[in-house]
Amino acid sequence: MARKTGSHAEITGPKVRAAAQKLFARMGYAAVSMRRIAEEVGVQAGALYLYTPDKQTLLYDLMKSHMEELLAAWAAAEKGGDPLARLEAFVRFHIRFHLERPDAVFIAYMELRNLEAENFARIEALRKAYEDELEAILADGRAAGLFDVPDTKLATLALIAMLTGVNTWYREGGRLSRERIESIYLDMALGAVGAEAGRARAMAAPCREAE
Amino acid sequence: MARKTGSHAEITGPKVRAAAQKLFARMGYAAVSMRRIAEEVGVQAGALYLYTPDKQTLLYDLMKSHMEELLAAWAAAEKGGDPLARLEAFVRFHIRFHLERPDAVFIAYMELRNLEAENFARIEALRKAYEDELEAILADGRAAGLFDVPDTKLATLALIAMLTGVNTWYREGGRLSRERIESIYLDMALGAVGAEAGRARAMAAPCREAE
DNA sequence: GTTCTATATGAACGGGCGTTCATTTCAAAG
DNA sequence: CTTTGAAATGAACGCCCGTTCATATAGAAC
Repeated sequence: MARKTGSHAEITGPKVRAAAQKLFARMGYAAVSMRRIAEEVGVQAGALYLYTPDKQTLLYDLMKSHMEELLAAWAAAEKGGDPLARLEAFVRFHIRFHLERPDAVFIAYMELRNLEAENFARIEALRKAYEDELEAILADGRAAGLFDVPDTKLATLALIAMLTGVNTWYREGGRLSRERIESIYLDMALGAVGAEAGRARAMAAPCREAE
Repeated sequence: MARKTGSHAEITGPKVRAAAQKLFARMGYAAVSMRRIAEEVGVQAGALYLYTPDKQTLLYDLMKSHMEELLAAWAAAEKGGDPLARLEAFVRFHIRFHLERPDAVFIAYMELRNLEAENFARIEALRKAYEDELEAILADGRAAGLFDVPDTKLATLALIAMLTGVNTWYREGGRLSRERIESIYLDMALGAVGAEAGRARAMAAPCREAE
């Protein structure tokens, strides 16, 4: 019926999703009408219902895909190593992944309250799973005496908030390269969890004066 | 005509603002109708226009008041002292101030895109002014050799994102007291900017093994 | 007791909303 | 060719939107 890469095909599922993602990110779910999405696709409003059962599902699918991609990408990227190396990998991965899909990230953070209850619960579970990945690294690092974190849950949330914050100000072609941004945030993240050995600082003197 | 603490008075300006703030925070500006706000106040929709020229102004006033209160409160709270003491004051102030007004904070972060262009610019200017307060502390601290921040602007945005993140998970009566949360975040903030002397860690050994 | 005025009502305005559906279109299969 | 059936239209559904305005209400001032 729908959903197949059909014969007539050109305007198919992916197009509707792409249009919805772009518009939801720019104007917000509640402020975007199905007619506006249809216009973006180049179609009349009724035709959208060949590709999605309703507007809510459109939002939910975007958020679900994003979170699943995030988890899959991290699972694929994760390298072994000590907690410090894993933390570095996580920080760089998180920033890179999020900077590559600003629209999806924006929607995932801003439109949670427009999800119906069950959909909200499902997305939250995925988010929790991602947070758990970082928390495990921090817990391992603390157990190994590498990190100084009084509360791994708090540190997890603090780090993720800090890292995701990059998306609010980063603009393509800005003053700093992504690589440079990653490195600066990595240093801050390491400092925040007390992983001082990991910081590449030219700090000889402060050692004795500390305390 | 309106706006005066009139005789009949009970349902006046502040009530409309309070109702709008509560509803905007819970459901989002675009998803809240004037009729819903009126219902919250206990009045018919038309009566709202005695207290606000339109819905947009209602949103703008809420955000403007919030940002002005924030700046005023910080100006009143700021104590002199070295950059380290000022950073501690800022961190504690920020968390405390934001945890005390979750609805206003939520609106200030989520509804920016629903502001008309000029209103958006005015709010952004206020936000910038607040960020500048923190950046000045970081710049002074770096100049004094107390902080290790390669880029004060980035560090400012990273810290504010981290601190404001508390609002996304804090719930009244949770596992940790506000004071404890403040202290943990303070330690992370100090670590992030390389203000190691400020951390109350029992760390003697790592000094030599660093690098 | 009359006037005044701030406060509120409730109907109405034009318009947009999400969604449905009978109908049309048209490339491919027979 | 004819038939098929997925793809798309466009009109229609009932409903809610922000805002306006003529009208009503009722306490304060005189």
